[in-house]
Amino acid sequence: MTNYKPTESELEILSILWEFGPSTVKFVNDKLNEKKEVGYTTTLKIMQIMFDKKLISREKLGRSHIYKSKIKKDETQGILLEKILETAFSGSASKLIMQALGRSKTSKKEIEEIKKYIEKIERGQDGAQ
Amino acid sequence: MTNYKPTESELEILSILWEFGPSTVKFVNDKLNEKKEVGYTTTLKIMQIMFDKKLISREKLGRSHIYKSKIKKDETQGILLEKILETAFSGSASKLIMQALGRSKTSKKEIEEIKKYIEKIERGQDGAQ
DNA sequence: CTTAAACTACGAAACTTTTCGTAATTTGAT
DNA sequence: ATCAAATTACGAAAAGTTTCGTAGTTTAAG
Repeated sequence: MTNYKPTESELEILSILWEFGPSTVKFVNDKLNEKKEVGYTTTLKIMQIMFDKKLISREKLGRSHIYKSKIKKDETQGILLEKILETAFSGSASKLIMQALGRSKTSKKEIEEIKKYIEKIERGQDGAQ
Repeated sequence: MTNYKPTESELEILSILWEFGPSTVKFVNDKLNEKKEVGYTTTLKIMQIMFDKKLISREKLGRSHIYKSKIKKDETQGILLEKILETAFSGSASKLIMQALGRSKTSKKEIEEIKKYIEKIERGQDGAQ
């Protein structure tokens, strides 16, 4: 189950759980609806499927369930990046990174963070070759 | 039609067209089969669908067609990154970049490229390429 | 000109994911 | 204890994507 790539809808739900922590279906559905219209039972159904797939766990509270992500944000991000890296960037991380740098309005602060991170990599164990 | 996010299969085909230039179905199918088994008519069908969607154009040569991507690699990469950025990285490009740097065995040469690119951005004009 | 091989066209099945309606259940409030 | 509102359960339709078989067309080669 590690290495599972969530579907689009699943990912949207996971994002909310990652950002806001354990939540009810109602809360998740409200959040989703800030971006686009989604029916309540649609969200419920997908969360039930995710529960069956063990992507999320739940706990009963009052008459509702509180759902919680069982998979880690970092791992999932990694899986998604890996996938996109292979299929769209022929495995070249630098191309991906430059695309990301180029197209986003990355703030100076963010760029500083990235530079620091690179320095850290260069000092420590460096990459292949 | 700009901002179209290709399906998984479509993307695999586009990658081949981007890498090798205009190609026949046979060529594309052979390339695909280097990674996983795919039937010839499956590839054909998907390319026909892509043609209908105007993702690719074609030209008759002998008894076959030569297909060519109509959408740009950079743009498509951008669309895919944008999507993943929104859904998995809550819009933070720096987080995405650090994840990418962190998890890949990025070579020194690649890191140098990235550093140069960052310096270029810092000097002034951002915007890609 | 004939024909076998190479290709294309295309419907339909098989899957996967999302959406939705309806019924059943639970519980907080009276 | 009752019941309306909140919530869950779940089947099935709808939508999207991939796979495949078969039939039809085209053309290179004799």
